[in-house]
Amino acid sequence: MAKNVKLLKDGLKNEGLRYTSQRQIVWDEICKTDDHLDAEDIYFKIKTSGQKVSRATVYRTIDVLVKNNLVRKLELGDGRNRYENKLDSSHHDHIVCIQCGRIDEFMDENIENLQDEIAKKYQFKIVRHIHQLFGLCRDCR
Amino acid sequence: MAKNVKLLKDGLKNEGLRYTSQRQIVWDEICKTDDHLDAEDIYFKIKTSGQKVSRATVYRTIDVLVKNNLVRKLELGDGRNRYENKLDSSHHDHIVCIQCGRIDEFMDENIENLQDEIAKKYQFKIVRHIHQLFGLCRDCR
DNA sequence: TTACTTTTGAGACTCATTCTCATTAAAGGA
DNA sequence: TCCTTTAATGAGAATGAGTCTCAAAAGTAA
Repeated sequence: MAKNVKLLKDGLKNEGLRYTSQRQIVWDEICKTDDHLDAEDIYFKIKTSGQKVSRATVYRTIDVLVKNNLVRKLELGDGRNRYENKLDSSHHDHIVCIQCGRIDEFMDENIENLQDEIAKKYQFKIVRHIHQLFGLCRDCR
Repeated sequence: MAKNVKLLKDGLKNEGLRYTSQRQIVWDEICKTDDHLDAEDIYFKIKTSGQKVSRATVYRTIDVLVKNNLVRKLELGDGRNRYENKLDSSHHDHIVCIQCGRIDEFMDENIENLQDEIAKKYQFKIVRHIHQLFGLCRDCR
C-alpha cells in the first residue's frame, strides 16, 4: 500500500494540493477492489470500516483523483457514476449487462485507431471517449 | 407534417396507447429541428410557442417516443439527456466539443462490425451501445 | 350518451451531487 | 516548536433533472 501513498502524494503535489488523511482513506478504498463502485459505496465502506470521511469529502476527493488520472469515472447513464482505480489496468472500455449489472472490460486496438481517424476527419482534438456496449450477458440471455 | 402525425398514431396504436394532442405537440417539437434538445428545451419551446403541455407530460411523452423508436436518447454524462428525432437519420454516434457544445454525428461500419465481434467474444447479446468522442472542435482547439 | 380507462397537470418528492460556511488542520517560515 | 496563512473538512442545506401522486379531463368502445 506504500505505492498508493506515494502515487497520491505525488499527484497532489503536482496540483499544489495538500495531502490529508481523508484523501488517503478514499484513495485506499478505491484501490482495494477492481469493482466499479459508486460514491455512496465508497462512503459507506469507509464508514463501515470504522473510519470517518464525510460524504462531501468523498465526492471532492473522487474529483481530485479523477483529475489526477488515478481514477477513471464511468458514466453508465443510470444516474450514478462508478469509479475504478487505474492502478495497473490499461485503457479499456466496458460491456455491461442490463439485467444483472455485470461489467466486463474490453479493449480493441482497431477501434481505437478508427476513432483517431474519425477525429481527424471531423477535425476534433479528442481528449476522452466513452464506448459502452449494453446487452445481456451469457448468464442472462 | 402529416407524415409525423401518421408515424405517431401508428406508434401509439402498436403500443395500445391513445393519441392525444399533447403527444403530438411534443413529437412535432422534436421533429422541428435536428439539434439535440433536452427535456427542458422541449418544454420551454412548446410553452413559448403559446401551446401548453406540462413538464410531466413532456417527460412521459419523450419516454413513449423513445420506446417506440421515434426518438433517440443521448446520454452525454452531463446530468441531462438530449433527444433527437429519428425521422430520416440512420444509426450514428456522436462527437462532442467540450468547449462549445457542438455535436457532430459519425458512423463507421468497421467499428460497428468490431463491436459485434467483441459482443460475440464476451458472449453478450447487445441491445444498444453508446459511443461518444469528446474533444475540441476545429473552432475551439 | 354512457361507462370505462387512460392521460394530463400541478406540485410534491427523490436522489445523486454540489454548495455554504464555520471549524480544523496542512505547510512553510521564523 | 510555534505562528501564520490558506486549503480542506464536516454537517447539513440547496440544487436540479427526472419521477410520482391523485384528482380532473379526455379518449374509446358500445
